[in-house]
This record gives sequence, structure tokens and C-alpha cells, in this order.
Amino acid sequence: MKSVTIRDVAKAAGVSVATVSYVLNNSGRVGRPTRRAVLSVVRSLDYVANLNARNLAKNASQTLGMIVSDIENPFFPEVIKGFEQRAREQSYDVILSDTNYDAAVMTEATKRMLRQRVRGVCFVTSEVSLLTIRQIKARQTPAVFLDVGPVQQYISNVRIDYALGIKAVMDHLVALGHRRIAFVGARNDLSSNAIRRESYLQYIREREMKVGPVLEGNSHFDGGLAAGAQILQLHSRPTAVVANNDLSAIGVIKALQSSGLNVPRDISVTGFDCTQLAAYTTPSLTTVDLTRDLLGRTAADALHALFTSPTHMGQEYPIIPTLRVGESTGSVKK
Amino acid sequence: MKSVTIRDVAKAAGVSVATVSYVLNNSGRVGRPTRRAVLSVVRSLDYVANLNARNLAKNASQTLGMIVSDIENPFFPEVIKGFEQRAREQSYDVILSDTNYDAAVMTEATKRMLRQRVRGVCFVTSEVSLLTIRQIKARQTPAVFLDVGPVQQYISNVRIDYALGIKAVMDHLVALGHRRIAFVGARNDLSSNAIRRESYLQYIREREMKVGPVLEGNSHFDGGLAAGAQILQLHSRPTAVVANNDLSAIGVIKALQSSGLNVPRDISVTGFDCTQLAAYTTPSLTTVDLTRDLLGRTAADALHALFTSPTHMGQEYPIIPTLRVGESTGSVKK
DNA sequence: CGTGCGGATATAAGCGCTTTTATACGCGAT
DNA sequence: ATCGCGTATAAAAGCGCTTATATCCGCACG
Repeated sequence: MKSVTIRDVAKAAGVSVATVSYVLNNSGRVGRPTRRAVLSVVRSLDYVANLNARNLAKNASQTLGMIVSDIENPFFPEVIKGFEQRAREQSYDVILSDTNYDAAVMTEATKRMLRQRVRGVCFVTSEVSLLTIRQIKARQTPAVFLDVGPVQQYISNVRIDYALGIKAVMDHLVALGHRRIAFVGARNDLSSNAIRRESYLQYIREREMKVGPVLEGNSHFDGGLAAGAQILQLHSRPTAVVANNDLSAIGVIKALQSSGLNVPRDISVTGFDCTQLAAYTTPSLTTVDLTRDLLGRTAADALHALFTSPTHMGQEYPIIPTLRVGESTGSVKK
Repeated sequence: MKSVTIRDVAKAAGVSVATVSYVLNNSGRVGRPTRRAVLSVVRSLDYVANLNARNLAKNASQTLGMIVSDIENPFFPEVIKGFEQRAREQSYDVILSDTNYDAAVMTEATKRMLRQRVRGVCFVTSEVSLLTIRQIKARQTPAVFLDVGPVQQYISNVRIDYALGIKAVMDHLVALGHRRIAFVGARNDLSSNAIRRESYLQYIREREMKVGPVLEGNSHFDGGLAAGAQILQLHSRPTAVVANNDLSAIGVIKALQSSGLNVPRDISVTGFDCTQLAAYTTPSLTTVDLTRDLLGRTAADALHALFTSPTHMGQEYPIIPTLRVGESTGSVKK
């Protein structure tokens, strides 16, 4: 484990460590011949800079932290990729942590990031606690949150306009002639689910439509399955079901199909999030694209903006979702 | 961004920095009263240790690197989680990087890990290059690879027994009466796909069965779709299709279904990998569980073993897959 | 021929921690 | 009282880098 240090490089190149450092940091101070000599030694010695030392000396890192709830949930990977790519484009490194929806784990993860002295952190989780915010603010580490939390100094926010997404789905269904539209959501849950449900209710109210049954669907496949089973029991069945996410929708569809119903002929179902799953199912899903990739990129940009702004004041970044029409919705049966 | 340092803590607690450091590192050298006093100051000052400084001083980190091909591919997240969990249990941190199947990105990612002075790296990718191995060996950083590459000093290997997985699927199908079994794979591709195909062929040969058509399926949904379309064209259609992964299988099924065939009544289809998708589709997939979670955990253990072994000699860790029977396979039609 | 100047390189002082080594102190044995 | 010893704490030397400052050198100029 004997490391090649900058000193070894300096010695081999017959220059001082300062010169090597200047070369490595592209300060224009070093003359071309020296520069080339140094670089060639760096290569021949397989020198790998020690980031710990560099960050310590600079008292600054080029690393961004990202904390997500659950990389197994198909919502996250694309966000992560967008973030990572954009970060790389701005030549930041990214370190990632997964909280497993657990606030304690989240606190730990945040602490790790702070110990690492990341330049900033992006939280794509709903289990954000006040403690987390306190930690962040105490160290004045810039942060970006998704959906939740306030905008303030050092803290920006990327906010998805869920209401618009729900509206798009509802408009689509109404245009297809649906009037009795059920909703499958997750009850006293994460804020974004609350917003979806609320948006649905509001849409109904504004148009003085009848509120289709609102069912409990926990945002997972099994929740959808259960909700689907409930729908089958209803004596006056809705002609369409709006699920709060793709997984729920797939569960609902599966339940309906296994009792012989055809989607969308007998009943239309919509998802939300536009995960990969949406394309793979039969029928493919009509869903709402949250442009997760863009979301990740925006978050990275937001962080960068926070670093470079003189006041370090946060901002809000709205994300506008779009409807993706698939095979799971159709005209209401006559 | 003014940091609270160990010196501030020492001053506030009226002790020396050495004492604070001893407290923080749980060396038993510090007496109880002092210890408590220090800890209380740490808390009240919101002191967060600087890992860069610590790692530099210790010339060792507690961070493991993990490099994967593509977190959007449902194969990876579970592996990552298993790895991360086990790592955490052994009190390592994990930093993750995604190569996007790109060898150049992979090289960069590896370099980043080395710069960070990770304690060890786990590669869950197929685009491993000799260059990567060189980098790793040059710094004598312990590494674990999945499937590919040699076992040697500082390098262990977690190897999935794909042949066994294919055998399980084939046995299952044969038991259901199938004799004409097609294979959908990816041609001159990653080694693991080659192994799957080879295992299929060998199975057929050993039992002197007829080789069902072997189709090109690129391991993605669209590849499966295309392969499915081809199968429909065959004048003597196979009674079962073995796909090299779940995504392919789902594509095949989708293609078959859209031309009115029923799976499994008209034709059985199997996947491979047992991704979440397998449960969500209609019909749910008969597939092979690679126990990805275990795989990740094993990799973390392998790394740990590499650190602690006096010789640092690598080992091979076999992973035994298991068959998961779903709804996509059935008895051959009379 | 001395002077001043600017570009190239070197010196050295940290960055925040760990850890070896030193010091201080109390206490029982001599 | 003296010594030795073990325990608790402090002093100080790095870890590998960056960067402010110093030094050197060649050259145009008066």
C-alpha cells in the first residue's frame, strides 16, 4: 500500500513539490517544458493524487452528496443518473446513499456526507427531518430538496407540479368520456401522495363531478392489487381508475385482469411517474412523465447555483410533468 | 463554512486535542469523567469530524467503492443494497459509481475511487478492462469482481453459476413436457450471456434434444419484442421459449400476446434474473433468482476478507441461483 | 556595469486529524 | 522519605497536499 506521493513525483522530475502541484492544478505558472516533464513523470510513476490531502489543504471538495429513499424503487435510478451526469459535466464527483425510507438511516447518511465535507447535498427523499435540516444548516452546506421543505439560505427546492400531472390525466380520461373515476392512493403518507390525492379531489370538485371511490393503495404493487380487488366488489363500478403511481396501477390492472376484465375495454387505468415498467406491461400504461432525468439535472444545477451565488440564497425550481398516453386507457364503453 | 475543529472542542473542554482524538476513536486511554466532558462538548458544538483529515492522518479509509454498469437496469439496485447493508454492518461507508456500460467512464470511475483512497472496490460490471485491473493492482487496492476476471492477490471473485440456472429452467420445462425449446439471447456480448447461451446448448446436446431456434435478443425489451415476432413467423413453432433475462422474456411475451397467443397456454416463456418486473407482469414470470441481495452481501464480505487476510490472496465465491416458478410456464398443449 | 523587473521555480507554513512519545501524578512498596 | 510503576493527559511530529511568499535568473535599460 506504499503510495506514490507528490514528493516522489517532484524528486523524479527534479522539481519542487509546489511545481508539481501547480502543474496538477493547471495554474498557468509553470513553463511548458517543466510542465511536460512533470506530467510524463506522473504517468510513468502511476501517480494518483490523494483527494483526502487535497481536500484538506484546499478546505473544499468537488464532491456532491445525493441521498435517496430507495434505489430499488424505479422512481429513483433515473433521477440519480440525471444528477450524476450533470454533476460530472460540471466536474463534481457524486457520492450516493440510500436511506431505505428510514429516518434514522437518513440522519446517519447525512452525517456521513458532512464528515466527507461534500460541497453540497441533494435529498430525494420524503423522510426529511428537522434534524437533517439542522445538521445541514449548522455546517452551512448547500442543499437541494425535492418537493418538501422550505427555500432559504443555502437551501433550494425542486418542486414537481403534481397537480398539473393529475389534471392532465383527468382531462385525458374526461375527453375519453369517463365521468365515474376512482382514485387509488396512499393515505396519510408522504406529502407528494397527499398532493396527488388532493389534486384529484379538487379536480372533481371544480367540475362538480361525482367523487369516484377513493381507495387505499400504499403505492406498491400489493396495494394496487388490493385496491383492484375492492373495485371489483363495487356494485357501481367506475369506468376509470387513476392510480397514484405506476406500481399501484399495475397492481390494479393485474387484479382486474385476473378476474377476467379487459383493460382498457372494460375499464381504463392510469399510472403516475412513467417508470420503465409502464412500457413493459400489457397493456402498456397511460401515465404521467415526471421527467426524472431532467429533475436530477435540475437538482445538480440548483446546487451549483447555490455555490456560486454570492448570497447563497435558495430558489425554487418547478418541474412540469407531461402526460404519456399508453394502451391502458380507452373510450368509455357505451 | 467555518468548521468546528478538534482544536475548538479541545479548548472548550479544557483538554488537549490528543485527548479529544482518543475519545473520538474509543481508545480506552481516556478516563470516564474526561471522556464524558469531551463528548458533551462535541455535542454542544455540533462537531463533525473531518474525514479527509482523518483518512490522511491514518493513511487508511473505511470507505468501499462500488462500480456498477447501470443502476437503471433492475439487476443492479438489489445488489447494491445488499452490498451497502453488509458494508454498513461492518461499518464501512460505500461510494457508488455508474459506468453506463462505457469503458472510458469506468476507467474514470476507478480513478476517482483510487483518488478517494477507498479501502477496496467492488466491480459489478462487464466492461472491465485490463487497464482497470492494472490501475487496481498498481495501488494494491483490494477488489472484487463479479463473474469476470481472474482470482489473484488482492482480487477475489463472486461467480454466479449460470449453467445451474439454465439447467433449472430447462429441467422445469422438460418436466412440463416441452421438447421443442427456443432460446433468446444476446450474441457476442458480455460473458454471462455467452455462458447462458452455451449452457442452453449444452443441455440440449447432452439430452440429444433438438436445438430449438436460437434467436438474437439483446437483453432488452425491444430485443425480446423482435425475437417474439420472429417466433411467430416460424412454421414449426417451439412450445417454450427460454429468454436470457427477464426483460427479454417480457418482450417476447408482449409480442406473442399482441398477436393473440396466450402465455402459457399456447406457449411457455421463462425469464432469468428474477427482477421485480417478474412479479408485476401478466402472467408473472417463471424465472431464475440470482439472489442478488446475497450476491451484494457476499461481495462485501469478500472485500472484508481480502483486507483481513494476511496474504491478501483472493478467493472465488460461488453463487447458486434458484428457480422461481411463475405463471408464464405450463404443461405443453396436447 | 549596476539596477530593476518579470517570469519560473522553491521554500515553508499550514489544513485537521492521529499517534508516538513525553510528562505529570498518585500510590504502594521499600 | 525514595523509588518505581501504572494511569491519565499533553506535546509534537507527521499524513500528502495547496498556496502565500520568497528566491533566483536572465534581460532590457539607464
